[in-house]
Amino acid sequence: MPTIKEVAKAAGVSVATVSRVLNHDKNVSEKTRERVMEVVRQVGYTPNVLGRNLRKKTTDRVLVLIPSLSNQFLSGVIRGMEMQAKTRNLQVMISATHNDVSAERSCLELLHNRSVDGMILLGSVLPPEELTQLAREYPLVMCSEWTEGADLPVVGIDNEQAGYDAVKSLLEGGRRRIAMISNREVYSARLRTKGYLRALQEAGIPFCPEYLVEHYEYTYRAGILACRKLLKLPQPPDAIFAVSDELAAGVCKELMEQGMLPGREVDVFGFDNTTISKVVTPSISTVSQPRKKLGETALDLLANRMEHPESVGEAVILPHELVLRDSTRKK
Amino acid sequence: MPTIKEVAKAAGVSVATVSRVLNHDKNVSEKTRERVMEVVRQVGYTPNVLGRNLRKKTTDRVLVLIPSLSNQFLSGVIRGMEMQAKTRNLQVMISATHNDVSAERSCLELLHNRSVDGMILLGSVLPPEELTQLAREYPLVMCSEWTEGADLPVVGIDNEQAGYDAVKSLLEGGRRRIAMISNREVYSARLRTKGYLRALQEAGIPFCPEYLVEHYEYTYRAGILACRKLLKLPQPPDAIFAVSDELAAGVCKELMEQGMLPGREVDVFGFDNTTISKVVTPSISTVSQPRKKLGETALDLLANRMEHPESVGEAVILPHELVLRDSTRKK
DNA sequence: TTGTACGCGTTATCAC
DNA sequence: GTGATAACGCGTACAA
Repeated sequence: MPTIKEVAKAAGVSVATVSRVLNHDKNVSEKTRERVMEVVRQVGYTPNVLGRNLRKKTTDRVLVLIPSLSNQFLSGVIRGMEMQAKTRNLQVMISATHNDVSAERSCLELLHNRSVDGMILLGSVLPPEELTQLAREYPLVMCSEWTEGADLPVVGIDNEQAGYDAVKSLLEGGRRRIAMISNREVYSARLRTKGYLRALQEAGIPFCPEYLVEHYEYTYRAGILACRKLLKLPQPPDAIFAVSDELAAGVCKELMEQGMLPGREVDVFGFDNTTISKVVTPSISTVSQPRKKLGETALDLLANRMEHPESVGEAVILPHELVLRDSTRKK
Repeated sequence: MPTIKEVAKAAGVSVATVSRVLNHDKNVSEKTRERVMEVVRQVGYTPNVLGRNLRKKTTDRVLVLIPSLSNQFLSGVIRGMEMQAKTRNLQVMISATHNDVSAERSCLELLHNRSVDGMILLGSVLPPEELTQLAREYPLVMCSEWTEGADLPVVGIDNEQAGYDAVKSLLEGGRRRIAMISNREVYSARLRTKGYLRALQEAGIPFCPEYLVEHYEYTYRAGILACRKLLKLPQPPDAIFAVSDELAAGVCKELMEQGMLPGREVDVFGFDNTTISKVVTPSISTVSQPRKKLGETALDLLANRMEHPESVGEAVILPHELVLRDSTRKK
């Protein structure tokens, strides 16, 4: 493993000159530049980032914290970040927290000990005050899922409006007894629930508490269980809006298990437009978020923050879309 | 951001002593240890890893290269790695290559410039010679998917046997016209194809080239297309074995589209036991790999390599299992 | 245009 | 048990 010193000796120049060549400093003659580059190629020299980082106090590396890999939607978001990072010469790395508080904290440590220059959280299980405080000290932004009351730069969609739009579409299909599978622990889910309630109210439909089930994870299995519960009601719903496609897929499965066809007896609406919503039979209507754009924007916000640490937190809201498929009736 | 020097001054000791305390060196009196720790807590000091890394020439960080996030199966493998990494005080980070040669190369650069101590590849698009060479210079192992002819430590299952087992199970269900959707570019898929051929031969069934389609990606859409093609044959197959669950799910969808029920008219077999294989109706029989164990083993192999760089490449083969569901007839 | 010399924050090797 | 001090590899004032 050659060092800058060895390259300098071989090229007959000082380390300063080699450094200048490598950093495209204009104060170096074409002749010596070529001579140095020749040696660099010959010995296969690459600057040792450990030395460089220490000197520059920067790593040009950002970390993306993801609650769970194997999330179709978030994986698209990350691709957006990677694209944007390339144009800024930043290295994107990913760590999974599995919604574990101590795992997330130990990742955030990497900010404090300068292992990475900044971080993007695709959700968090930490309290808002802690996030606010961290964001004050380090470049930190949240993307697509964020924490209520945390004061830092965020980018996402208007979840309240998205919930409203989904329910509105069900209403337009003629459904009246609309249930929702949500999650009280997740801010975006709470907002979607708010939109659900607004749409009902606007349509003059009284809210029925039994139709709102809020203690479920975002899994296929949970969708089955929630659906089963809803169908046991004396007056079962004629439409079910779930805050994730996996949940919605579970709902569809259970409906069919009980002899009902999604889109005929009962409408089903999902969220995120992931593969599963296209794949199952019948296909599931869902809310689509602009994944790539979400990721790109998050990285831009972060880069801004890294350049101007004192800049204020901003919230960027991107547009969403409804994708209507076979699990809902057309109007 | 306090440095070791400031801590030393505040505690009235030398930086050497502070360093000793922080690194649990026994040559330090209980009294000074406590005094130093007190200051450390007070000022919230954390060692700057940039300085430490430079001095120790090590980052205690390993990188996992994943072709695509949102791979259910690989995400399980990574969890295994994370668990094992924690016991060894290693930080696991992840980067996605999207099967792009230059993206993969630029990640492997991180090995050369000492950004990370070692790397685990969950598949690669580089030629075997290049991988062999890299593994000679740096700690590098492959996991679950590996490259034919590349000489480095690997861990995976016996793909040939797995292919054989799956087809054998179809044969035992009474199927005779068994097709396979594979991929000539992927080593594990080639091995599974080999197993497919061996099972047919053993059963005395002549190989029908039209039944082997090999130019498809591992996607749902590709499964639909491949199935459509197979059903157009004058003598369509009565069973289809695909090298991924997504492919198999696409196959099922198309079968139903054409009025056939998987498990009745045509058997379908997938690979990896991912969520989709359980989720779709009917559920899909598949081959299950020991994800967590694969990840743990890969990290062990890598750690070995980091401790003994001269050690020879080894190949670890882990057992697989068949998971029989509704898409195949019981015998 | 180029070279010298220092410092980045830490650990390790000496002395004491 | 503790303290100076020299590395680690690099970038950059400053001098030439």
